[in-house]
Amino acid sequence: MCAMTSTKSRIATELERSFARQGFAEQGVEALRAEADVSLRTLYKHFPSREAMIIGALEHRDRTYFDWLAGGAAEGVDHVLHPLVRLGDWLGEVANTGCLFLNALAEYPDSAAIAAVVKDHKARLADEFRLRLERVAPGQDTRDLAATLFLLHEGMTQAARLQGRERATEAAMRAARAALAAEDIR
Amino acid sequence: MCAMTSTKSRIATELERSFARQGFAEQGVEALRAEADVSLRTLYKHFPSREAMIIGALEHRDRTYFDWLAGGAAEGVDHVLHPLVRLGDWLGEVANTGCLFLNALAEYPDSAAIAAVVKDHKARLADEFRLRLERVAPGQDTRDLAATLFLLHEGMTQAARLQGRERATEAAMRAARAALAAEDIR
DNA sequence: AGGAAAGTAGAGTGATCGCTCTACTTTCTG
DNA sequence: CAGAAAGTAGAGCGATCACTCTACTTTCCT
Repeated sequence: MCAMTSTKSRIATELERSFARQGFAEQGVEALRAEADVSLRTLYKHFPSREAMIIGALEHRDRTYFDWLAGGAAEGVDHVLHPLVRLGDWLGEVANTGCLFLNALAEYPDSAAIAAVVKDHKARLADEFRLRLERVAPGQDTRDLAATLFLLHEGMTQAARLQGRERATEAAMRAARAALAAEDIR
Repeated sequence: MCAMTSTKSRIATELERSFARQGFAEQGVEALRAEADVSLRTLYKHFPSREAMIIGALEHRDRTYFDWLAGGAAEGVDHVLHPLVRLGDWLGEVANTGCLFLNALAEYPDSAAIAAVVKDHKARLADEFRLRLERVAPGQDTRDLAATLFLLHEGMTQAARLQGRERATEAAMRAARAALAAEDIR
């Protein structure tokens, strides 16, 4: 049972990496199988369809990314800005092909299962900014600020592909600081 | 000759709409043919491969979008913010499935031809902000601000899919105004 | 030790894919 | 009006796809 769990998790890791590197469209099941280095039967045992493989990869990235965001720590305003800093580091670590969730949503707009995973992930991500703002400015209405920070997070992911990680990170940080300053959070 | 051009353009319009609505992966050539309401032979005459159809759709959207951005007018700071306003209106007009260019880039990361079209489009879009800033604040170094506005443009497109058009537009406008104010452009 | 569970290798299947081709009709132009 | 150019309809082709199945081996847990 323990072996089963670890095998599934290991396959999910490879699925996530494969999809992140090569996109969803260009990857057939056989290519995914080879990347995960398992038999076709085992692959289908854990992920009974190609769509399940996509969802498995997304769920794995969901865990990976929130774990990553939780790393490190900062105080004061930097506590709010920290997710953007962590995103900047993340973009340096992994192959940057944009947001895996939005890419999946774009490719399979008719899949309710995929849409649900994406919406859930993004909702919790937006909430992350709410929680951090609430800690730094308790009681204050920070909904607009949270929406802005979330938008900067999404924009930074995409802009990094087009203008480079450093440039995008700096732009997002500057905009975030300006938005916080405008609301007297410093 | 005139008929040929208009047929090709009409097909490109339908290709763009199809890809925008259903994504790239779920659309086979036969589905595209049906949408454009032409024979398979004619479709392949104008776009000799599926990749050419994708590129044709992107080029068509490139023209459509820049034409759209050129619409309307504003003065002072609003001249700089205008593309974001126009994007907000655009997102209300078309089916919002994110940025067609970034979606294509995500699905076909190995296609140099697609990557070239995307990079070119985004470079000219980034330049649009530079030009507008140059007009409002002549001589000033506005590279950082342009990068920020471009990032907000990209973020707004994505965030609109997840949090709604109005919310995303307002967040982007607030952030843009704060960034401009921080650089004393008003 | 022994049986269940989980793994491997890889051939096979029907469906679908991108694309070509034949045969014919319509539309524009000199 | 004649010929070229551009269109339609749709069968057919080889390749590839997602997925299944058979036959066998290894690993884990009493």
